[in-house]
Amino acid sequence: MLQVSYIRDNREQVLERLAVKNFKQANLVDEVIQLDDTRRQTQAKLDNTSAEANSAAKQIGELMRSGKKDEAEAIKAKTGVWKEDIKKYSEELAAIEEELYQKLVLLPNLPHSSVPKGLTPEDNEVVLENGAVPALPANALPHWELAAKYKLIDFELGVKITGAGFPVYTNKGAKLQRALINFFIDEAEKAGYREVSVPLMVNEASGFGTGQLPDKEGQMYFVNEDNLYLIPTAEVPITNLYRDVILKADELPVKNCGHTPCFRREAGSYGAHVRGLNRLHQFDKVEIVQVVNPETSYQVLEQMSAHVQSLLQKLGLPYRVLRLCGGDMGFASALTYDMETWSAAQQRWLEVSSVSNFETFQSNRLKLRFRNAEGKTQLAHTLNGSALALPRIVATLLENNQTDQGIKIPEVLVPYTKFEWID
RNA sequence: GGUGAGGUGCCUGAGAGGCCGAAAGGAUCAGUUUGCUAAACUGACGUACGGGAAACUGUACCGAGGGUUCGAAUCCCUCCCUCACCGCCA
Repeated sequence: MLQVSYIRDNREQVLERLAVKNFKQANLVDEVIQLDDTRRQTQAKLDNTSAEANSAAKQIGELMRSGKKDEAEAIKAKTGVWKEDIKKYSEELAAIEEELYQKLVLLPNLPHSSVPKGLTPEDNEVVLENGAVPALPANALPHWELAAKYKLIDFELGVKITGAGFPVYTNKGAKLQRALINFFIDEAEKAGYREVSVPLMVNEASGFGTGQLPDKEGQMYFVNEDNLYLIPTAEVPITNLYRDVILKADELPVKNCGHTPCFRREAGSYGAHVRGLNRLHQFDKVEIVQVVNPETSYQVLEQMSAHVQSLLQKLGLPYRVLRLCGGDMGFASALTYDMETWSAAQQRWLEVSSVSNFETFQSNRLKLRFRNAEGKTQLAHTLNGSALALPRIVATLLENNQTDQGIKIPEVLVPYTKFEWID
């Protein structure tokens, strides 16, 4: 959620930035400013009336105590008008604030100056490519066939016990999951992140804090009986640990990481592109989350991007880094890097990570602040990234590393898998 | 699921219609003292939204929302949450 004061002070820039995100309802900006004007006027009226009523009430108290009943009654007689006005103004104020809020939440975060203009994924900017694409034999198999051949994943069994998009990992497939999770967590800890293990369900306030609600309500599984949402990403619980918190300056940066399963309804996405592990309703992911001083957040974003890249390098996967264009980036993000690995058998790039700086967009909702050098409270910046999401990593690992002898496990993973080959 | 207790500031905790944005203690910060540390003493110390160049000042906030009253942390209603014990259970 953008800050009204910022919108007021930087109207032109806000409009210009929103255009980069292809935001259509630019009129909302002026409506917000207009409403905020009205809000201020109404609050002034309410405050002044309340002040009068308060001091009158105080007087009545004093007069009563000193026995001057008649004078007290005289003042009492006048309070009716104030009372009506206060009721009227506070109802007005509540209505204005509600309307202002409803418009404010429709405004997406402002993209950073480096965000390229554009509408579709084709407009994303390729920042860099790294790693050699393996030359696979003509009979190379896609991962879902490899998974069947080596009995790593049973998709049909998942359908039986739950439904499509809920695979059952078996044998070395299951062990590979565990190995990757531990590898990713260990690497994050080496990079200075504290490991947390968090609930997989969150309440409404948490869903709201990180911006999933109300925008993406339909993408989350909801437990009606208890009013809880299954998390679509560990970002939600981990970032919400700091909801309604005022940190000391020296507590920044806060660096947390955690593994969780992620649950996504992915309503409306079917077809060839979602085959196998490409798109699931439940998958495992290690997430890295930081809360930082605004002055350092873009530096930190680069560090997080470098961390994700180091994982891909260690796994020996060819990858590229995209700077998302205005049209393709998320509602809450100011700058997003996507990391994609090249799936040699499918002959396509698969998104395996997304690293974003949200600046104050989340912290404004979370009321996540820190005390700055002047001792004033200031909104912190939040960032997060996948490091990494498992399924597509597994897909490319299987596909890219297939040989006649079987599938070769990357060296860094062998201490975790305790086997070198899937055969 | 049953029964009971309770939600007050960073924490503990008092307050039971006006003198309460809220005692006291702890924590924290600054200063004095001190060879260092500790201790002691002094002072500061909630958040948000308005107004003001600033000093300062108005309003709101004692789980949330309503109500009673000239006046509510305090009384009434509804809801939410937490804790304890019992039952069930990994």
